[in-house]
Amino acid sequence: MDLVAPLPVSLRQLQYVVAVADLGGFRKAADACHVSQPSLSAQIAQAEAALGVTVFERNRRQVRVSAAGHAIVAQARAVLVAAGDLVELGRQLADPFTGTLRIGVIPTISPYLLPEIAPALARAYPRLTIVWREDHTSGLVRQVNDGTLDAAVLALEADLGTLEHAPLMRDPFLLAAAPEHRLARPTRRARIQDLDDEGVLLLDDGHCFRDQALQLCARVGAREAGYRATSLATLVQMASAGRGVTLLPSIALPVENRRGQLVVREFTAPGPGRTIALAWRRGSALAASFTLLAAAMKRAVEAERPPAAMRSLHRAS
Amino acid sequence: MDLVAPLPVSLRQLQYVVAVADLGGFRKAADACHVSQPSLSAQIAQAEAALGVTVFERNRRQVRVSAAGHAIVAQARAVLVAAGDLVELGRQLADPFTGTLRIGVIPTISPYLLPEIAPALARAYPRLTIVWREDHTSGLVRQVNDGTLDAAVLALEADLGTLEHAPLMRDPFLLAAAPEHRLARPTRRARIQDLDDEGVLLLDDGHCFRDQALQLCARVGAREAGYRATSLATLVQMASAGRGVTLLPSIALPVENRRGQLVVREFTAPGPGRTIALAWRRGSALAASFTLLAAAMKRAVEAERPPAAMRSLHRAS
DNA sequence: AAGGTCCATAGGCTGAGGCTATCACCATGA
DNA sequence: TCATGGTGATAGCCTCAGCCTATGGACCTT
Repeated sequence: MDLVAPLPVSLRQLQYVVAVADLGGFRKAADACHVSQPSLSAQIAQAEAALGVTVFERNRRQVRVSAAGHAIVAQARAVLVAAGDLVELGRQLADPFTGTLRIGVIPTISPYLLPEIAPALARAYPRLTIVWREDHTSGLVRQVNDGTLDAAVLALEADLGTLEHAPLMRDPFLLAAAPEHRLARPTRRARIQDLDDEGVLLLDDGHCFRDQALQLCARVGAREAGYRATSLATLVQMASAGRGVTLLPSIALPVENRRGQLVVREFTAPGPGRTIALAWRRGSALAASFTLLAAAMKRAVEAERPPAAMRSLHRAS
Repeated sequence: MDLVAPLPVSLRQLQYVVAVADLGGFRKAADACHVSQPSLSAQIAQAEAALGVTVFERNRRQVRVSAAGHAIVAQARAVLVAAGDLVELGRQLADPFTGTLRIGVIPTISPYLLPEIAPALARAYPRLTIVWREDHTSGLVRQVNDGTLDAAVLALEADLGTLEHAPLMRDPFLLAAAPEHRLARPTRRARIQDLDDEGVLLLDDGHCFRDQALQLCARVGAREAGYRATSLATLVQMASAGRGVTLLPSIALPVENRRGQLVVREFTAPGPGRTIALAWRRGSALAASFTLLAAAMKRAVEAERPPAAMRSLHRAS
């Protein structure tokens, strides 16, 4: 706590501790850390002695994290995340927007937004490499928190925990149905009450879009129809096969309804929708960079968006 | 960010960086860290090279933190705080409630609460040493955040930033006036409106109790009377000298009004007051310990409080 | 000009932390 | 039953990171 008193553990020791906890073995951890197993053993033993806590139970045939060890490992991870941020911060300060960022995206955004913003970002920051990784909100939030990801693009309406964020765009939800469906009245805006007593097609568990749509259905008397779709493309297929009505995020339209299979209607204002945002670990040293990055993303979106959305909506009508 | 990639900086280097930034010189920092100045110079140079950032401008006669350096120093401090927490966590796990905790207290709580809870804590945790430090809320919050303090006892109504907390007790405010004062009507409860158009004696700037009382005065037509008191004791002196009416926290009564100089009246429910709490850094590894400590404090308070408060209130009436 | 202060540099020493080789243990399968 | 292949711990050696002292060069104060 006194910032000048020598600390009895080193960052490398903490890395070893976390590696053993994650990989469940000294040998595997040693390989991952590119050191010999005895070196790692020695450092672990030293860290345990310094902390006064037996982090690992080496009984029997396996290595288990002790009760007290779990707290130690968690805190060690926090230290390493902070240290990793420091290094990344240095990189950014030394040479802004160079290097690699790992950014997560949820599946109901990724295929529609990335083709637009990725090229624009590549133009804006030619020396920055972005590695995109697709996962559900809960997985992304966890990975951002433990430093596996640097940031994530997701919907603000989902539970982001304590992440910090900057909004990128509003993405209204639309009512979509096969042309034969009684709700397929392209000339008029839809109301949420129209869903009353309808069978609504929804996505699989885990998708935040499913949760939002479900909440909406709960507000009126709508029920979930048939099987759950694993993607918006499947959802569109099912809807156009007449299996029910569904909701679609606007950004998905130009891709998923490009052949106009479904009749798509906007809702009367204020209609349902989500706010797509870039989110990162609260207090991340890179907050300033992420804010700039989000601004660039927003510009890219706004340069492409409104015409595209409109065009497709009209074609569908 | 990859938790197994070797980190190019060491905790010791970060300590040196922070020490130089805090003390404004290599020599002083070296002394504080108990190393020779060349050793420290070398480590600083190495850290700067590893991070790719010139943290310190060594031109002219003085050492200045560069623009980019400020961000680096802040993040380095965050890493060291996390590492310090890890060590402290180990200590606690190895031997719960042993060692030293540094806890801050605001001046309008300290003299009244500590004499009650400090002995009780010493009994409950004989091997735990608590070092109490008195300061205003803003200073305490800053020190808790940068790791100079482990926790603080203060009023929840003040701005605690992101600190986590556990409530200890409710501390209602009371109306106090010299017996000659027109508001000195001991038999009846007071209303906030009674302060309308009164001159109310307040504490000095910086005290959160002043801010709370000021807000209260703003709700009615009360104005601040005369000079500002530097302590509740002074406030009581001024009030008993007939310089105006004042507010007092209940916990201060047994001490400050022990001779019954002032007539003290409770407010009608729901009266003004504050919630006294133990607060610590959000996400501190010691959160579990602080929760237990707060519970012990609360028990100590409740064992002493209600009878004492009542006794004195009656004596004053 | 002298002296004092600052930080940087030079060169030497020591131990922290790396390595390989090996041990002790315990499963599993021949 | 015993070899085999897995675990982590131990022993002994070696190298270099990081410490030290001594000194240099730049600047301010006296």
